[in-house]
Amino acid sequence: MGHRCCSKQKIKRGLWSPEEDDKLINHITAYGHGCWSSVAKLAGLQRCGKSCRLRWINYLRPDLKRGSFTEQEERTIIDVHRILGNRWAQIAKHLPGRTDNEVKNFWNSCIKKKLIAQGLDPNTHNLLSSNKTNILKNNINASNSFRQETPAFTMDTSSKTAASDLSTLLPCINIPEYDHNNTIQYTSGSDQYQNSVVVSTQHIISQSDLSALEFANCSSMESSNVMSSSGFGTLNESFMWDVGGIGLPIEQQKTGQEADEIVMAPQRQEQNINELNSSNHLQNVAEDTFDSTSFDFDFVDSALLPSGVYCNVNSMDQLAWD
DNA sequence: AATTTATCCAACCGCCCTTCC
DNA sequence: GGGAAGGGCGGTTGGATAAAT
Repeated sequence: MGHRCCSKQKIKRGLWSPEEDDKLINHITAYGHGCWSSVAKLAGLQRCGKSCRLRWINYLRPDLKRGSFTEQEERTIIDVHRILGNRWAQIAKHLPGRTDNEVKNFWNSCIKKKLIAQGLDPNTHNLLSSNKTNILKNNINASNSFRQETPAFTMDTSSKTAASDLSTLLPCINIPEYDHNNTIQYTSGSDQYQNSVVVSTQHIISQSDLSALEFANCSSMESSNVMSSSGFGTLNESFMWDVGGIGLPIEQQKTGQEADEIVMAPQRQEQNINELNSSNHLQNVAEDTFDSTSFDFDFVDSALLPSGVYCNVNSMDQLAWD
């Protein structure tokens, strides 16, 4: 069954030949596309309007970015997908030069598998049920022995690369030198990083000690604030990502505009950091005390992950980006 | 070298929405 | 107001290619 718009016409289907591409490019360059159904006729193509539109948008448009996706693009896709779900056109708007089709294909062929391998459900971005069970079990044990070390995410700084990245990053994000047994083990200055930077998942299982680590910006913590693996939201008591309301009734989910604002946050933060670097503010910032109201986890996560910093919830598979 | 299997991705399908008459 | 046509979008298919056997 063909398209309604062309079911009565004799049209060609399948792959486009270079000659057809030339015809379409020449026509649109000269006259614009206007009404797509007339483009085919005017350009001398035996194609339907939809096919021409698709070919132009997905392949022939001059502003298209070719080549493989960057790590930053991949992260953006995951972040926006967590908020918007399979709204590929909306997601593609955050990636200049990429099409919805390209994003969709990349998701299905690459990201999806990666998330599954990390024990995450690609649809909900939550832990797969088997992993969830294990973690719940582990956290029950953890709660029995109060303050038992159960890292929510462990920043592995054992490698030189990661350590050097952290050495530039951590002063910027202004993490305090907490030391309550279950705290961030970080001290400023070169060569003083511990092998791992640990934040306890006690906050996942209990909200009794939230004051110890006032994560994130919210003053009233309705859920334990454990940063998402790639940028946005928090992990609630049910191990569900609480960010855009995926899984909630549609009216509670983020709108495209709200998602835009969220997605731009780490970019703005990164820009701020660049400004800080260039204006020699780094040292001053490092010496400041921790201010939870200005602490932006979106940035932390988006900046840490490419440096080989892993999210680790006890027995949970490392949320690593290869 | 030949065949099978897996992967990627361009293109199609069909539904929904908007616009026009 | 209602039907037709066109555009937009997400899901799916199938051909081309690469990798494995």
